[in-house]
Amino acid sequence: MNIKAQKGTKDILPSEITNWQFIEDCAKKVFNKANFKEIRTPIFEDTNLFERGVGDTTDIVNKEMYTFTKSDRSLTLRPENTAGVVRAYLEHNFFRESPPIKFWYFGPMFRYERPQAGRQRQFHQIGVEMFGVQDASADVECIMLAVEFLKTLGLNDLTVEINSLGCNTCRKEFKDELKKAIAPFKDKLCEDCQNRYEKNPLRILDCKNEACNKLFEENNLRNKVSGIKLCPECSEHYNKLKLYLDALNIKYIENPYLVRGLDYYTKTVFEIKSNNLGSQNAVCGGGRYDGLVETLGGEKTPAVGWAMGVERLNSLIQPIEDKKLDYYVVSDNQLEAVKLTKKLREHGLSAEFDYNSRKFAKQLEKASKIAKKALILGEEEIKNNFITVKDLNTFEQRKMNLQELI
RNA sequence: GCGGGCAUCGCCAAGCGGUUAAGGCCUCGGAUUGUGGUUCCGAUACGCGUGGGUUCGAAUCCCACUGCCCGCCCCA
Repeated sequence: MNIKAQKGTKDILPSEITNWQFIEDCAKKVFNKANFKEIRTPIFEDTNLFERGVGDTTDIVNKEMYTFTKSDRSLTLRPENTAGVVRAYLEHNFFRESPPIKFWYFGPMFRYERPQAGRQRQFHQIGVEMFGVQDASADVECIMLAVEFLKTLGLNDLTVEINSLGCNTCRKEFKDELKKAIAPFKDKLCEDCQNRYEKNPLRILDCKNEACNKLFEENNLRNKVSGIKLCPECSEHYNKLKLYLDALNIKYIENPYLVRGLDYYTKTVFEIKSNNLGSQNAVCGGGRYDGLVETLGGEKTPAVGWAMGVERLNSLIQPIEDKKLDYYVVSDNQLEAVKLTKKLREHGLSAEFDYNSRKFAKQLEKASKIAKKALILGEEEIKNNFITVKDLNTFEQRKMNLQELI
């Protein structure tokens, strides 16, 4: 048998689990302070949820989903979690509660893509979703929370990029304008862009194809359509966001070409990028999605959220060393060693003993690697009812009784 | 889906056609029969991703396959 972990999947080993726990602990701490509640939704959902929620023009839905059929149901391993959280929000009538409703989550996501640095087929996201607030204060709350979380993780060298995609009305106008501007050289664009032209012209601006970008330049596209012309309401929303960010001293770059690949975004979109990752440099991406709840069958509900890639976060933080045990019991009397170990653990101390009752030199060698202190329990100690405590850093040794120890 | 790179012990790694495939780390045992940071000794690949081929002879050359990594696309 030679079965290996599947392409794009990874075992998270004991040696790296401390980092993961650290990230999760920070998330818990930061999000609780802001009154976000943790939610855990299923790992697979009805395929329709993602087709409608994420959008059938997106790459995620078109070519990256793990979809299978069971009992005539089409099911899909979640490629992201916003749609799932919205589904749960509706299914459990959270809209009946007084807004805002604020969730956070942490869990594995699945996308069938070619793995590379910072990208796996099974990866983990931490995210937040916030429902019921129309004001830009919610956008700010989310961005602020992301920045605070990253700071708690010890990550500072990051750039926040923002943009506004407008609402459906101003976006429609922009799309038309964009299509008109592109029409003359449309046929020369890459295949992807030709498809985007009809389905989702906004994404053309985001094209990484050199030939396309050259065409944009030749035709002066970026001057002709400098960005979405926001309607007064969207414009005010965006300005308010910037005002808040300035007031909070959160530095950001306005990137008019930040479009994002999921269909549900409206108004605010943002990304947080690092210079210390490979080419997959976004650690956080999110925005407002005022239309999604309605798309999935609820009342029109304003909402904002973001997600972070945990593997990418992890690659930015220093490896954290395993904590050492409080005690390692060194003894040639296994019975006494187990009994002592049990007592220590009952008192909340971490401890282990030598299962093979090897010679003291070996036991101490092991002890010095995995524990802070060794408890020596030899013939003499047992006879006279004391324990020799040895500090494995300083080599200091002294006699103690059990009561002093625990 | 399209490019590029790499595959030798648990880990790092030498080897570039010719006897028994260096070395380091880790692990285990011993010197030290009840005391670990140093030192010394010993053990651990009949095997060089898999399958073919070339050759008197291949880890070393050729072909195919597989796996991993990196990049494009897209995204976290």
